[in-house]
Parts: sequence; structure tokens; C-alpha cells
Amino acid sequence: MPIVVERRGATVALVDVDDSGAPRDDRASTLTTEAELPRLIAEREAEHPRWVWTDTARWYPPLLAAGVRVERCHDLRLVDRLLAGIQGRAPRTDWGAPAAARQRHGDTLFDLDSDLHSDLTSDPASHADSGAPRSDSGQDAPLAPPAATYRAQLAAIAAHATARDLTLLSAAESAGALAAAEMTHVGLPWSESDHDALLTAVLGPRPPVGGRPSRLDELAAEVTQRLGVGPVALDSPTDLIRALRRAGLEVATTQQRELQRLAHPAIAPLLQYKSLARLWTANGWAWLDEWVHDGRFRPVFLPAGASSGRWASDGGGALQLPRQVRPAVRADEGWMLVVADAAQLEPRILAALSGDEAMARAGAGVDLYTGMVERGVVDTREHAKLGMLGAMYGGTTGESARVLPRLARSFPAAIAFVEAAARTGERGGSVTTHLGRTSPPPSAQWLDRQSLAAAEGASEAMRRAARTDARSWGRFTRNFVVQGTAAEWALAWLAGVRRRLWAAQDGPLERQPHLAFFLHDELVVHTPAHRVPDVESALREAAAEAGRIVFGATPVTFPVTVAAVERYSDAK
DNA sequence: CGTGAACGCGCC
DNA sequence: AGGGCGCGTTCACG
Repeated sequence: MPIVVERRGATVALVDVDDSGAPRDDRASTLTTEAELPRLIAEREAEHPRWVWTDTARWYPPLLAAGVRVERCHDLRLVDRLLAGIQGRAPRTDWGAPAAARQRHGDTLFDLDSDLHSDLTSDPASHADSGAPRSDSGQDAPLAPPAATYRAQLAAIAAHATARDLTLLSAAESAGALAAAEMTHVGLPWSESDHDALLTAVLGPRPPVGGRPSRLDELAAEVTQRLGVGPVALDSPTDLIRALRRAGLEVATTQQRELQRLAHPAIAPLLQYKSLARLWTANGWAWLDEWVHDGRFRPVFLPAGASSGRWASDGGGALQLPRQVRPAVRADEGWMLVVADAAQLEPRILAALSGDEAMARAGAGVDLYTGMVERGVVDTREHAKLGMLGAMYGGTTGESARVLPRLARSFPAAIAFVEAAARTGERGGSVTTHLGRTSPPPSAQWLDRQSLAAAEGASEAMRRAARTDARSWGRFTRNFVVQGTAAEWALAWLAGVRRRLWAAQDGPLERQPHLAFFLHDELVVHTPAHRVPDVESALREAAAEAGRIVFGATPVTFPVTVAAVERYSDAK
């Protein structure tokens, strides 16, 4: 049975509700304080309730800090955002935009309950069918906003044609939020000394405050000398472009890709400089000081931080950990990292979404792209990969575009599916993932430009610009259906792994196998070495289950590669 | 002086 | 003329 956690001024109420979200009158709600909450929740966790709260990121970390875990929850904020998309309204509680993520920290985090309250009480309709739960005092309590919101959300889901899918997605989203908070709590094991050693090996010893690594200075001097056109600030794109042109090299940008094509003795040290400068500024000693403490990197994960439902992160660039520094991700003594990766997840998702049986057959083995080569669809694995990525991203040039017709002939359903999603976006329409997350509408500016271009007397330039906009939004919706459904599969996988590890739990989270990292289609579990076989089974079983959960019966398989390693970098 | 856009680049 | 992110730097601007 669900229990709603609701802040009321200085106290916290636990409100028992039934499976429709209505208050149960056989139980009074319990009033407590924030300080007492962990103990009360720990006691009642034995009933296996679903904890209903405004925001997992607000309620769960203090519980974890007190050594209390919960198995299931319903995150009102995340579900509200899902429903808002479906209903075409603004979210009631939208802090989800990545740009606003920073504001989630500090006291503002604790305002959501009051925000919900004022929002609902300012809306007369929300009062219409709500019964007030009784409080300990026996007095009529004011309407419990989170409880009322829960009820309204369940009703909205039940009224929807795809109620089962939305229920599933809500549960997966909420389970993901629990896992996200748990991963921040335990952190990713990080060897500060290994990180320091690898930095020193390529950059030279750590420079004093305000100084630059010696290796960067050496490379900069070499680039300047080889260009032979006077001093150049390598960190300034405009200055660098000017210098390259003076040296007779025609470049429009200073991107790696473009520089790589040039034949000039200065290019090699320049590329080396850019790579090392990046390592130093993004993941150097300053990063280590700021983000790694007591042998743990603790990023904050933001479930559904991207509109597609993918997670984002806040702090330390957690989802962009360069391969260069992954050797520093190291299991504790006597422990291992079990790293699992869903093989070619997105094209497999597309095969399942579109019901493309030929593509499902090509993916019957461990490697979908190799399967395409074996069936004579394309001549190399690289072409298969390029072609599929192009189809899913909307690529129109290069090798990707050349391979596309062959893919369209062999996998007509899959290609037609993404093309249809693109056309819908180009018209300004919304698309949905398999479980029902909707793509956001185009901006007002986008719509304006479209209607201006369609109006009588629009200039050719305006029509062209509108066409460019339309194509661009089509690429977004094309990718949204695949990326978003892949995120749903990954959530189901994550939740399944968490549930299996939970079932075998014995003692505090830190002392047993636990999820430590999640990267879109990849999971890392930190585990005592003797539990590696259990963890590997959990990762494989949950992957097999995720396909059935999201798609029901489908011929598409979702193989995962699993590796038990001491260092993250040894996984691939 | 701070702010924000643009760039570049890391990951998927 | 390739989707989604976060973040550090430069540079223009108020």
C-alpha cells in the first residue's frame, strides 16, 4: 500500500492511502519531524509500501545518510513532467531543465512541497473530489497536497489509453530516481593516487597554483616554432586560426577533425597540446580536488534531465568521463567492478519499435552490425554502424548517406519508422516513445518562422530558413523516439538490477554489491569479489527481462557484455 | 567587473 | 547542413 510523505510546516506527515490514492480511513496519518523520519520510515519499510513523495532528490538522500533504504517509490515531480507532456501543459514542478540544475541545491530543494501546495490550492478544481485525510489530532486536516496530487496522477494515468505503459514508465522513472540517489550516496570508487600518477605521466608534475604543466609549455613552444609566424595563443580559437592562415593553412575552425586533415609539421604537436590541455582543464588536479573525496566520486544524477528521458548529471561532468581517466576508477581492495554494456542498444530499440523482423534476425547474434554484414546488407561493420547512426540521427552526407539506401531496402520497416518520426517533427507535431513519453513542442519562435514562411509574399530566404528549421526539428523528433525508448529500456534494466541486488541484500548498502554508475546504456556495479557471479547473473537476467517489460513479446534480443575488472578502463 | 553566447570537446 | 548532454575557455557586451 502506498504511504504519502508530506511536509506540513515543521512536521512531516505519513499518510496511508489505498491503491487509488484515496486516504484510508482505517488508519490515522502519523505526524513526525524530519529528524525522526528515517526511523519511522525504516520501521514501516517492512510493510513493503510504495513511498509517495514530491521529489526523490529531496527526501531520499537524508534517509540514505541515516542508513535507511527504501525499495519502491512514486516520484510526483517526475510523473508530473511525464503527464504534463502528454496533456500538453507546463509541468507544475519543473526544475528539470539541466540549465536550472544548479538551483536544485541548497534550500530551494526543500520548497517543492510548499510549491505544490500553493499550486493546487490556487486551483479550485483540484479540491472538488478530494477527501481530507485525518490527522493524529482527529481534526480535519487541510487537503494534503502530495496525496491529492498522487490521486490525480493515478486517475490521469488510468484514464489514458496506454495506462499500463504509463504505470510502468512511472514506476521505472521512480525506481531510477532511487538508484540515482543511491549511486550518489555510495559514489564511484576512485583512486586519487592513480589519477595523479596518470596526470603526471603525460603532463609533468603538478604545477604550483596559477602555473601550467611543463608539458603544455613545451608543446606550445614547439607549435609556435614550427608554425614560424610569431607568438600564438593556442587556447584562443581566433588567434590560432589567424596564425594557421599566416602559415598558409586554410582553416575555418580549429576543430580536431579539420586540423587532422592538414599536412603540416605543427599539426601533430598542436593536436597533442589540445588533447592534454583538455585533460588538464577538464579532469586534471583541480577536478580531482573538487570532485573526489575519501576515494569516491559522487556526481548528482538528474533522472530524465534530458527531454528524451535520458539522465543528465550535475557536477564533475559525470556522464562524460574521458576514457583517459578511467584507469583511476578502481575497485576497493577485495572488491571488483562489474561493467555491463548493452550492445548496439539504439538500433536494436529501433528494430523492436518498428517491428522490423529482418533487423531482428540480423541482431540474433551478439553483434547486430556484424549480423548485417553476414546477411550481405552492407560490406563492412563500419558501414553498418555509420548507416544506422545516420538513419537514427538524420545524417544526410558522407558514407552514412551512401549506405542508407541499402539499409532501407533490407530493413524497410525500421527506416520508415524513423522517417515518419522526422516528418511529424517537420510539421511541428509531437512524437512519443514506446512507453508514452512525448516530445516537447517546437518553440514559439519556430512556429512563428514556419507561419511567416508559409504566408503570402514570404521571401525565398524566409522559406529556406523555415525549411532548415523544419528539417532540424525533424532530426530531433527522429532521434527522440529511439533515444527515448532506449532510455526506457535502460531504466527497466537498471531497476531490474537494483531489485535483484536488493533481494540479496544483507547489511548496509556500502558493504554489499551496489550500483555505482550508469551511463545511458552501461552499468557499473561495485561488489565484493566473491559476489561477482551473482552480480553478473543479475545484470544478464535484468537485461533479458527489460526487453519483455518494455516491448512485450518481441523477436529482438538485447545482449549485454559483462566484464568483471579492477579498473573501469579494463572493461573494453 | 560580471554575464552569457559561442566554441570546442568529452561521453553516449 | 548529425541526436542528446555538461563544462571550461574565450570574447563581446553591458
